Amino acid sequence: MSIEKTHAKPGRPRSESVRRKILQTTVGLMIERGYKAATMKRIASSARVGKQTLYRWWHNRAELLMEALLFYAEENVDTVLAGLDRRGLEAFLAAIFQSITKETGEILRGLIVESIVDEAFASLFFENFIKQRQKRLEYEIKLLQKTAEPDPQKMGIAIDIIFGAMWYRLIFRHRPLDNALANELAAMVTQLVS
Amino acid sequence: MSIEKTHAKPGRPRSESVRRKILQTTVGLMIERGYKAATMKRIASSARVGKQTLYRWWHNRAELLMEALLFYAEENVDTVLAGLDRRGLEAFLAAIFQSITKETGEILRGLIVESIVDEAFASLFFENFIKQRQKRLEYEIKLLQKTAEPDPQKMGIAIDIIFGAMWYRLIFRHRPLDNALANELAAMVTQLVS
Amino acid sequence: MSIEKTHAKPGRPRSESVRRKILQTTVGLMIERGYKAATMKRIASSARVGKQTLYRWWHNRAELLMEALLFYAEENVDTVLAGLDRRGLEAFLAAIFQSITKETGEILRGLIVESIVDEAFASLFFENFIKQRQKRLEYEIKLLQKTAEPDPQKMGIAIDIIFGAMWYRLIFRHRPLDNALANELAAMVTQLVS
Amino acid sequence: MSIEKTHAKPGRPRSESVRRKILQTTVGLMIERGYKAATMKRIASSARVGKQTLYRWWHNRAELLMEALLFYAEENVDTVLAGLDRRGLEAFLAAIFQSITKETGEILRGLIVESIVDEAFASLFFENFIKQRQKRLEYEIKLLQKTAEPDPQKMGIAIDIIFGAMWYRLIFRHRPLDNALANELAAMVTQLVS
DNA sequence: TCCTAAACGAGACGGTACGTCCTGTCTTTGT
DNA sequence: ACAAAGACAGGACGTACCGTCTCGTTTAGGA
Repeated sequence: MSIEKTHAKPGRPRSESVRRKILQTTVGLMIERGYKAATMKRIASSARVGKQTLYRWWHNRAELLMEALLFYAEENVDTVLAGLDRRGLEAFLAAIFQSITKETGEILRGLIVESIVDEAFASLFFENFIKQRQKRLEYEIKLLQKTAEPDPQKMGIAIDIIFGAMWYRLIFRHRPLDNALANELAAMVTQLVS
Repeated sequence: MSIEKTHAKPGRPRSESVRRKILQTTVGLMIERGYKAATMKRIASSARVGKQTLYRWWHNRAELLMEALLFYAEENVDTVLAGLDRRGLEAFLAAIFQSITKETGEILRGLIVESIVDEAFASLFFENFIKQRQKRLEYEIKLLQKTAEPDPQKMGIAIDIIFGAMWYRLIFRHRPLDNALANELAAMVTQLVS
Repeated sequence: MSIEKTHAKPGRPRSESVRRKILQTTVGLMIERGYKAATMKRIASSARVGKQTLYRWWHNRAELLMEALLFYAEENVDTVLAGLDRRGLEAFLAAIFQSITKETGEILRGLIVESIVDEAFASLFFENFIKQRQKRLEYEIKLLQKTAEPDPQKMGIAIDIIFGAMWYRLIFRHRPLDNALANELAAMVTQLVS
Repeated sequence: MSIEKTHAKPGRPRSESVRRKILQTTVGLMIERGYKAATMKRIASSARVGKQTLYRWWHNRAELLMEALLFYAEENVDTVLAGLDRRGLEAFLAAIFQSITKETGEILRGLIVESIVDEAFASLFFENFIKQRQKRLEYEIKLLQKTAEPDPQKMGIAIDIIFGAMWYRLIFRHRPLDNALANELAAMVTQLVS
C-alpha cells in the first residue's frame, strides 16, 4: 500500500488557468505576428500576466514556445488512426502533413531555431517532441511489417526519410507537403522494411 | 582585350586578405564557441577589424555566416566526382556526408537559424546554397536514369528524401550521417527514378 | 458607559508575539544588512512569517520600518529627564545623541528615504515621530526661558538648529554626534531664546 | 616638460551634446514628474537615447541624477558673492536658500535617498557636492573672523548648524527657508566664531 | 467538546524598474 | 576614401521587489 496522505505543497498553488492563458496568447502571437514578435514582454502584457510568472513556469523563452506548440497541437490535431497496410500509412502521413498549416509551420520552425541556438533546449525538444513523433511513426511502420524481427537500422532510415523530407520542405518551403509526397514515402518505406 | 587602366575607384581598395581573415575568424568562433557566440562585435574584435568593415562586405550577420560556411567548404571539401551508376551515387552521397564535420555542421545549423528568422536571408541562402546543391544532386541522379524523360515530381521527391534525411540528422544529431545511410538512400532513389 | 461585553471579533485573534517577532527581525535585518536588504520578502522569511501577515499589521514597508524603529527605541532608550537650566539641556541633547547608535542611525536614515519617496508616509512619519520630538524639545527649551512669552519664530529656529545639525551629521556621517556638539548647541539656543 | 602628443583615444568620441541632452531631460523629468518617475527607461526614451548610452556615461541611476542636479545648479544658480561682515553672510545664505526652489528641492531630496540607499553613491555625493558646499561656506565664515587662528571644531559646528537647519527644513518642509532663518543663522555663527 | 471564522505560513500573481547584451548605423582619428 | 575603434538608437532578456491573492493549516472563543 502506498503512502496515504501526500503532503500538499504549501502556499498558493500555481494556477493552471494562468498557464493555459499564457500558452494561448503565445500561440496567438506566434501565428499572427511571427516567431520573433513573440517577445516575453509582449506575451506577458498580452496575457495580462507578470513576466515573472512566465519564468516561473518556463525557464526561458524557448521552453515556453515549445510548450505553446505542444499545447496548440494537442488542441487542434485529430488523433490519427492508421491502418495495417500501405494505405494506412499513406493516410497517417497525409494527416500529419495536413496538420502542418501556415501557423503550426511557423511555430515548428521557431522551435528549430531554439534547438540550434540553445543546447539545453535542444535535448528537451528532442525528448518531448521529436522522439515522441518518431516512436509513433515507428509503431505505424511496424504494423505493416511482415517479418517479426525488424531491422533497427532500416527502421531508423525509414523514419529519417519520412520526417527528413517533411522538415526539409517545412524549413525551405520549396515544395508543398502534399499527398503525393505522403504516398510516395509510404510506398518507399513499405518496400524498405518488408 | 584592352589592357588599359579601367578607371580604378578612388581611395583605398578593399583588402581581400582582410575579407579572408574575417571569414576565418568567423568560422573559428562558430566552431569553438557555438553559433550564438559568433556576435558581430566579437567577430570584429577577434579579427582585429572594425565592425563597419563587416557591414561593408556583408549586409548582415546571416550573410557573413553563410559566406563563412561557403569559404570553409571551399577550402576543405574535395570536389566530388560521381560515376554513372548506383555505386557512383553512393560515393557521391558518402562524400557529402563526410564533408559535414562537427565544424561545418555547426555552421550549417546556424544558417538554418538565419533562414528561419530572416525572410530575406532565407531566399538568399536558398538560391546560393540549397538550390545549387539540389541541382548538383539532380544532375547526378539523372546520370543513372535510363529513361530520357524524367518525372519532375519524382525527382523532387528523390532530392528531398536525400537532403531531407541529411538535414534531419544534421539538426537533431540523433543518428550519424554514415555510409549506411548513403547506400540505402542511393538504392531507394535509384529504384524510384528508374 | 456600558461595561457590556463588546462582541469580540470572531476567529483567531492576532498574535502579539508574531508582531514582536517581526519587528525584531526587521530591526536586525536593517542593522546587519542595511536598509535596502530589508525587503518585505526577506523580513517575512527571516521571521518565519507569511508576507500577508506583514501587510495585515502595517500598510506598507515604510510603516513597518518606522514602527520597527519606535519599537527598538522604546526598548533601548532610557527616558531622558532634563533639568531647568543650560546644563539640563546639554544633558538632554547628549542623551539623545547617544541614543543614536549605528543601529538606530541606520533605521532613521531608512525612514528619511521613505519620507522622501512616499508622500503619505512622510506626513505619517512627521506626525508620529518628528513632531513628537520637536514638541518634547520645545518643552525643554521653554524650561530655561525667563520670559513668559516665547517668540514662536525663534523657537522654530532653535529647534531646527538642533535637530538640523543632528540629522545632517546623521545622514552624512562626516562628524560625530558628540557631547561637544550638544554643549555648543545648548549654549547657542540658551542665548537665542533668553 | 610634459609629453607632447597625448594619443587620442581611438574610436568615435563620446558626444558631449548627447550627454547634455540626457542631463536636461533628466532634470525636466525630475522636476515635472518627481524623483521616482525619472526612470532610466523613461529618461532614455524621452531623450531619444539608448539605455546603453546612459550606462556608458554613468554607472547607475543615482550617479546620473546627481550629475543632473549639478548640471541644473550650474546653469541656474548665480554665483554668490558675499561680503566681509555679517550682512555679507546673511546675503550669502539668503541666496542659497532662494536657489532651492520646488524643483531643485525635489532633486536634492532624491539625492539624499540615493546617498542612504547606496553606500558607493554616498561618498561620491559627499565628495562632489556636500563637501564643496561646506568648503565654500567655510571660506565665507572665515572672512568675518577676527582671529587669525580659527577653531576647527567651532567651524564644523557652525557649518553643520547652517546646512543642518537647511536640510532639515528641506526634507520635512515644516518651515520655510526664508530670510529670517538666514539672518538668525548668520547672527549665531558670527558670534560663535568671533 | 465541537464549530467557525479569522489569523497564519507559504508562495503564486500582476506590474514595473533595473542593468546587460546584441544589432546595425554613425562618427571620429589615423593611414 | 578606407580602416579600426567604439559611441549611438533601439529593443529583448532575465532578475528583483512591491503589494495583492489564494491555498491548506492552526487557534481562539462562542455555541
